[in-house]
Amino acid sequence: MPIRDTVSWNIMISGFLRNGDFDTGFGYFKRLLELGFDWLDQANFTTMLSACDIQEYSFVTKIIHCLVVLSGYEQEVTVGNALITSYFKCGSCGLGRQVFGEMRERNVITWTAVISGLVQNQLYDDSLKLFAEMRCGSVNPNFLTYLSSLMACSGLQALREGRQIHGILWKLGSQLDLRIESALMDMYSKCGSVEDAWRVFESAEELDEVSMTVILVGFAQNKFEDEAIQFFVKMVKAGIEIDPNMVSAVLGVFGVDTSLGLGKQIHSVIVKRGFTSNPFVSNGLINMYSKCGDLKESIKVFSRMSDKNSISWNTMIAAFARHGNGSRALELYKEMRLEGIKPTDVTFLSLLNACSHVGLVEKGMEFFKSMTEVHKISPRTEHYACVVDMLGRAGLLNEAKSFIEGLPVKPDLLVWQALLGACSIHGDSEMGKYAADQLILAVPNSPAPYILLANIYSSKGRWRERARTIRRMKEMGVDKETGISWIEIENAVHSFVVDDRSHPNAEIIYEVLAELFRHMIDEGYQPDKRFILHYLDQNDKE
DNA sequence: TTAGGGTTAG
Repeated sequence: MPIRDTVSWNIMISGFLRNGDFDTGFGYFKRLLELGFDWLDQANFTTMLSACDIQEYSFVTKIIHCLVVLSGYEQEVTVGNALITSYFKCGSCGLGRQVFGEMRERNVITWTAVISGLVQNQLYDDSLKLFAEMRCGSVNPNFLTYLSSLMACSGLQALREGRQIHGILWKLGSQLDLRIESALMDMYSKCGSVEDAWRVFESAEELDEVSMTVILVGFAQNKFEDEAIQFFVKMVKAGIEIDPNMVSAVLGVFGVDTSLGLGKQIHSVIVKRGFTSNPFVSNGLINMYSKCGDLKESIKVFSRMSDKNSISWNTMIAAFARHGNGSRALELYKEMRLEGIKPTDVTFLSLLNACSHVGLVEKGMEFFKSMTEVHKISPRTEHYACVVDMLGRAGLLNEAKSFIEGLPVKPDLLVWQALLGACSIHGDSEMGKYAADQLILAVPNSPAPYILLANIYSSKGRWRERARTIRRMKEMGVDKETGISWIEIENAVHSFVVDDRSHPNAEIIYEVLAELFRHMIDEGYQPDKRFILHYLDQNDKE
């Protein structure tokens, strides 16, 4: 069949592109070009650009942009919009904005493409600024614009701006789209307000797998672990269609306080539904078992995975480190490199952490060096804090201090916390005071530095300095909240504070405690008496 | 041509 018109060409090209056969699609585009520019129309360009949705196609996008200019279509609004979208999808944000800046005609899609493109590239602040600019102009936002702006608020944890958008939507008065409701819930929970998220959830007329995942993650990431698990269990019992996203979200809440048994039950749900091959689910399982103390099971899940990604490796490295097997963690890193998996910034956090806990300072410093020099990953303050922690734990407090002094950025509280922590392990009150002072400057309202410093003084028997530190804390109006512990017995929660005798069975409880303590001593337990805060003789300290 | 959710450290 002789191919005579542009539309036929375009249908053919888009057919191949849609089926993922980029080579053939591009091949036909090339043949079309050979026929001359007269054969091209704007649809050919938008079709080609729609295939440029991955980072590797950035260069292709630029070439198509050149062809657009050559054929005189650069002021067509649909072509401009497609260019903007492709540039942002390829990560070329600057070029995307440049196209936007040069467009004479801009419709709602133009604005929304930039606003959402900025969000996709984590430039949330710029995205909200543009949204504000758009609201001053003549083009009205549509629901996708609001959706993207809400996502920007989530990224920035900007509760005030998020509420404003919620207000605008409320004033518009129309029934909210479920996608908008999900974005609202996500915004509220990322901003730490699960209550607001829950209110939106309850007012939603219908729910789907995404909105349920959002509220589940909202619970999970705001320390409502029990609620998250209960919500998940309720969904399973109610026969609601569970998807892998929900499963990986709920796995994320498992930790030391959650029961391994419940985790195993969720594992069986995963097997029943056939989600075992989903990498998010498997990574979540590795992490769940590791955090709940079952390293063997973590290893099993890890070794069964056919396509391990960098997160799988990072999680497994961290698992070995958590279980005190630093050398195995480092071996695993070697295997990861042999498999050709690129390490990420988190890989190095896990490695530094592993080195820190097994005292491999030199090895750790090597990792830190190779991270920046070989892998070109720029360190975050978390990495600096890990290095300080590593040096500090090894007793190299002076090295830790000079490391901090040599940092290219202002050290943040994580760094000072690491130094102070190390000082308290090694009982260095001089440097401890220095670190605590820095920490107090950084976070004036936190009782932690005062308490840690006071504890260092106590361990040295320097009672006067200890008292001065506590006085200073009180003068600054900082209060230490009394630490409460609690235990759940047969669905009743019993909470208690230090030296608490208010419980009706206090007598019996303390008798049992004394009995347990005698057992511990018999088993060879050596109490750590350094941090007893008051002046007592050795026997009383026990 | 703009499109809501999930896993990794401490």
